[in-house]
Amino acid sequence: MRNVTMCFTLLQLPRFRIHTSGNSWRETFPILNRRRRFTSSFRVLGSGNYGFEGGQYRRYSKQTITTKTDGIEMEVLSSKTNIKDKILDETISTNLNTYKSRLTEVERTQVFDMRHKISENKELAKPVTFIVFDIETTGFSRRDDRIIEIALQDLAGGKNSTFQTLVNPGCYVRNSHIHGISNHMVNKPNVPRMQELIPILLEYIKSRQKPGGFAVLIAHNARTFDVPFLTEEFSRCCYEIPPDWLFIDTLPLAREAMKSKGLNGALKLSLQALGEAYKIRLPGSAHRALTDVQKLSLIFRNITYDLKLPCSGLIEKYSFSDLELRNLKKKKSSGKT
DNA sequence: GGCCCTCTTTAGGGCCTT
Repeated sequence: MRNVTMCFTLLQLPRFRIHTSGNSWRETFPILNRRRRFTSSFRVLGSGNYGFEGGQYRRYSKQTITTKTDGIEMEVLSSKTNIKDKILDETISTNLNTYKSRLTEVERTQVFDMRHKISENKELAKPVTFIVFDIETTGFSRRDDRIIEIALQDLAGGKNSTFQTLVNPGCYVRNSHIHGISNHMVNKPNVPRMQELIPILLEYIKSRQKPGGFAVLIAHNARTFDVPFLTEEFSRCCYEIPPDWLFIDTLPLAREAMKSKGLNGALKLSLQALGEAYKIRLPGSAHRALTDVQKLSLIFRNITYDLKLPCSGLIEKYSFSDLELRNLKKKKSSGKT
């Protein structure tokens, strides 16, 4: 079987202010150690402990390897005691069964019900996990282009709060001048394809969620670009976006924030412009997924502070599901015909 | 492609994402 080497960059960051009960629950991320298909590597800033909540901790030893994807020597954690494949296979098959099957109407309805309940009871917003994400792609067309890099950051911070990997698009990368990701960096067998990455992604986000809680994925221009692109990739791989995922687009949030400052129309709303407006300077290349995620995380914190938005307000006013987007698109399409 | 703004709404230009 094909051996795939991946680089998951895990950074330890301060807890985010609007997340009131973050870090209260974490489970391990066993799928990353699945030996049969993936050899995963990690970069962790922090201690070498990572494990189950409830006392079932597994100690990892540090070792240094060179990743095959970027050639940068980095510290990694490797488990001395591997998790049994039996458990891993059960975890994986459960997720595949859950997300590959068509969502039931009950599951779809739960998304809307949950948001209404949050509007009535703000306490229900507490178990929500806010995750900023960004994708780099081969272009703007979700039909013709493909994802080549994805990064996520759980705003609750803590161990393993950041996830980043290159993605093999299976097609030529013609816009390397934008992000610096070249064809030879991603079009090779040791970089995972979306089909292989989606179960890992699902498991990672699940590992960050709290029991019964929603994951709220945040991106800049999410409504028009990131979410439709991600949905299209999921669909191509016969997956659906889980019903307990909601999305927030920071573009309208930024517009509101600028209005509140009396800068309506006076300021551009690109990630770069917002970074400059909030005086955010980070090392790393712009248009790389992880750099943009880290920048957006700080911008998002500033925007929510400016707008004085609590979790419940964010969810009520600004969140949407992929189903709502698709229904809106269908409605518009039918309106045109 | 979708959203916002305006020199608008029976429209069109600009911005945002790679």
